[in-house]
Amino acid sequence: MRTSDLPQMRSLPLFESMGESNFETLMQAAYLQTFPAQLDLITEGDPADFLYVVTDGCVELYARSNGRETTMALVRPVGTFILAAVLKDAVYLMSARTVQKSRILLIPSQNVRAAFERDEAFARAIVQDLAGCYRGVVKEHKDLKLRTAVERLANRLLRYHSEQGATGSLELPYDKRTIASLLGMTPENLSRAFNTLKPYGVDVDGAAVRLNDLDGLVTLAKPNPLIDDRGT
Amino acid sequence: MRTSDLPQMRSLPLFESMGESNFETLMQAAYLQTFPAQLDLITEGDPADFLYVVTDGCVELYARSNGRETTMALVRPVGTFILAAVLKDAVYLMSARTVQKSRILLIPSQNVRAAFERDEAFARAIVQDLAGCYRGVVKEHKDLKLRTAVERLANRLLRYHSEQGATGSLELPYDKRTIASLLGMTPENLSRAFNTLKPYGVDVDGAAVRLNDLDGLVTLAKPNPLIDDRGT
DNA sequence: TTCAATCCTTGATAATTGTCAAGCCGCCGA
DNA sequence: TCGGCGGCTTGACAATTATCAAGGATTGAA
Repeated sequence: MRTSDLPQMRSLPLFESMGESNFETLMQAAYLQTFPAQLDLITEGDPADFLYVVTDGCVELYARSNGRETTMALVRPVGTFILAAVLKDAVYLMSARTVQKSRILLIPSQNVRAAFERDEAFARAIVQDLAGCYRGVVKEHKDLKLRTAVERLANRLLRYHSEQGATGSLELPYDKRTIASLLGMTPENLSRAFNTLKPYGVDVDGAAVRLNDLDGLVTLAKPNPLIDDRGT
Repeated sequence: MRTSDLPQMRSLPLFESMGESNFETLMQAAYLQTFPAQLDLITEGDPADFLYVVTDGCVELYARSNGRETTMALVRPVGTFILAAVLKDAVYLMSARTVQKSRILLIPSQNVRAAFERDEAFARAIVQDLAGCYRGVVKEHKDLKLRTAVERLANRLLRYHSEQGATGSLELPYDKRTIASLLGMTPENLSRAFNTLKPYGVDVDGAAVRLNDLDGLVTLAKPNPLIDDRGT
């Protein structure tokens, strides 16, 4: 890892409050690499050798069983993944691949665990991150168990809309098939769900979506902060 | 909390390696209470005032949205719940009620956070617990997204079977409606799923289940350690 | 430009799951 | 003993979702 990259890493929430010498030790063991799009980074079932931090680009977490595959989450800067497996020294539960060209920091698991032992501020940051991840999955799980496909889509659109400044329109951040998989439905079903939302003012043109009847859409979606709000 | 209860609390994995004085401080702030069955302990959306540790009995975690309700998890001794909300000083994402008469340790959130700061061993134990919870939800989520209702039931039966000693028969640990909700289906659908499994040697009589064709059931269920194994 | 590939959409159809209503059965209290 | 209640099951039906097949649109490479 080049010394010119160090200040940028230092400013990440995970590292900003840890002791200088601990930070340096951790970074000496770490690799900062750029990967092309659609590259497989890890496979579920493998032992957790590294903690991953996405500093640029986007990574998809997915899982397989039987012949089926589903998208579990998408990680954007600055997000970590596979933290729990690293802390438990266990195997990965999810696979990961880059969506786009991405720059990723890899920190060997044992160094993460050592730094966790040694540096209290780092331990706090790790725990906050992990607790946030936990609450994220719980929300995803509630979303899937308590809502129909159309409701999940409606709420997801409202979320992207507010994340992008609530201007009345939004850009879908991923391929439609990825969004379908993330929402737990087939691409065909996503198309039909968009059609179902047309009477509620949802106009789709490629990745561009206009929301012409926010009140109507909200009435249908019944957004719930305990499912839809991130970061709480 | 009575001093006669202290040694038992001390032996819980969460507390056994923490410093003596930190443990005493924590316990002085805590309450050990017995609650009757079907009592609501917490409601989603409320601020996380306490960390809960189930020492006897059983607690159901559930969530509501719109008019719907679903069981998220069941916590048996010795399990904690609502740890992430406590660490983040956030609101609960799930409600909780006792299933049976239960003895529960309540520790005020701020004391948990203080002990986390002060006691490194406690911090480690907390993180292991939290990481375990995280991996548990990820597995539940994979279960729901990658399997049909019948497959989920088949795998759950295999899990209970092996947890109970793999004797060829098992006892359902909860009401069928609770199991249905946990598995993400209606009680009616659970009944039908049991019927679908009859040709695979699954005989049900109340809460008693016999598995007369383990190989056949396994072939249907295709159990996956990355979904079904607890504790890894 | 043209071809092939990919992504998305649509239609027809099937499978899965949920809803509603009714009935059975065991359990508990009067 | 007798109701009555709750939990579970079943049947009929409806809604939701998936599957399969085909076709349109876009993109990128030859």
